[in-house]
Amino acid sequence: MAVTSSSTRQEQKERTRQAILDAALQLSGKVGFAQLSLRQVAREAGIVPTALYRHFGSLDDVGLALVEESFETLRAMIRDAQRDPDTFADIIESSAEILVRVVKANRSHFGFVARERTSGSDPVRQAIQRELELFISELALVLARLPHIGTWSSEDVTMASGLFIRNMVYRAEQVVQMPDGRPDLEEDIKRKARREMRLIVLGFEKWQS
Amino acid sequence: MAVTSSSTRQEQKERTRQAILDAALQLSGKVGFAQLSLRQVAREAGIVPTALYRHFGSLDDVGLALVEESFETLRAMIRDAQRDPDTFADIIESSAEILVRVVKANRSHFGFVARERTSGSDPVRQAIQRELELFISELALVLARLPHIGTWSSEDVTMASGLFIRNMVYRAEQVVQMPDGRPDLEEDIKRKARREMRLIVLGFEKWQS
DNA sequence: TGTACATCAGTGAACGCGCGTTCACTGATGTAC
DNA sequence: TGTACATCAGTGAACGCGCGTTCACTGATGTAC
Repeated sequence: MAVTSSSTRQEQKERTRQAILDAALQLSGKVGFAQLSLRQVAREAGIVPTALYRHFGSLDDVGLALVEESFETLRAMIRDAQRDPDTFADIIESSAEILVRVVKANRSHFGFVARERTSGSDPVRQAIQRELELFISELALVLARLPHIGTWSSEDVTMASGLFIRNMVYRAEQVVQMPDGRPDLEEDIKRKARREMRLIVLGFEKWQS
Repeated sequence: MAVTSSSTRQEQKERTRQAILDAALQLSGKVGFAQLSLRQVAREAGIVPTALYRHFGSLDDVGLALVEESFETLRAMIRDAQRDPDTFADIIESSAEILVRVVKANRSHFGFVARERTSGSDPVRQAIQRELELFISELALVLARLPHIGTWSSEDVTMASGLFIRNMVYRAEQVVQMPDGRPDLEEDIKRKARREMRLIVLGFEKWQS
């Protein structure tokens, strides 16, 4: 056995599984998930290549697990953002803050989603696109509860949600690529994100009046 | 010699170079450029692996050449779109048409840019991001000539241009992924693109009034 | 026009390497009594 | 509590394969005279 700490078999297995996910996530930050090899991931996780098969049927399955893990993070963010969003202005002010904070704290997950969204292996890419659509629908539900927006058609609300989220994904990509210790860049991204959201909101207000 | 048609050496060399680019572009549509091997590309191009070195120093150089080729296509599109855009409404109407038409006619180039933008090898990704920024600036120049927008700050115009182009890139991704012979999907994408552009324009109109 | 030589795009053998996957195994953890 | 057996996460050797790159080569095209 590689590790012989005092723990149940189940606990140890779960720990190895997580080590594989962490290793794949970290390595894919440098080179893109689709270019990883099973042996690289195993090496980084501290196990022998064949042991990976005890946890995942293939590297693609590791990728799919990472998609789930990443969207858990995103969903936590949306829950955070909707804590008390009574007006668009509130949403904008808090969203920009939350976006930068959460993305910074979960760079790898956001980077993974942004990168593999267009380029991952087929199953991984499809899983991400499905999750993103779902995510847009969820935000649309939150938006629909706002006073001003309550009478819109659901297609309109979904369009609004989509514009917000796609712009968010774009700015998140920038935060992910941001070098450390550059609060000026961070402020710049926040400012731009706020301006863009404000402009989109202006469009909303005129949309059906 | 692989090919012995009646032509000068220079012509034949150029033809092989283009065959390599075409092969790489076509193959990368299925699997992502970063996952291609030099041998695959050479095989598809109808030459022996080593012959590729007569034209490119590495596969990355092939990728960079494809970036240039692709942005040539995009620039042709913008020239087309700006033929006589006197108002925002004109832009929107013609843009949606041009977008779908040009993207359909150049699927591989758009797919390449969309895919490799976030995921290509480092030099390829950076080249694409640089070209996209340039492209946004170019569109900003076109927009700045419109009557209504003439007095905006250049940062505002660039924001407008960025929102348009990023939304365009997103919808272009969808056109690229569209299965053949589905005019209904095509109409739907056009309609959504038009709605989104219209909404952004509404924001513009209110932005500084 | 004809000849002798230079150029150079494309060839094909060879190399060492990391890959995914198979298989029989080991030995600590878990369970039945 | 102690013993005997079952389970199964992780091991390590082995396989055939496609990879990027090197190298000396071939022979058609190009050029000098």
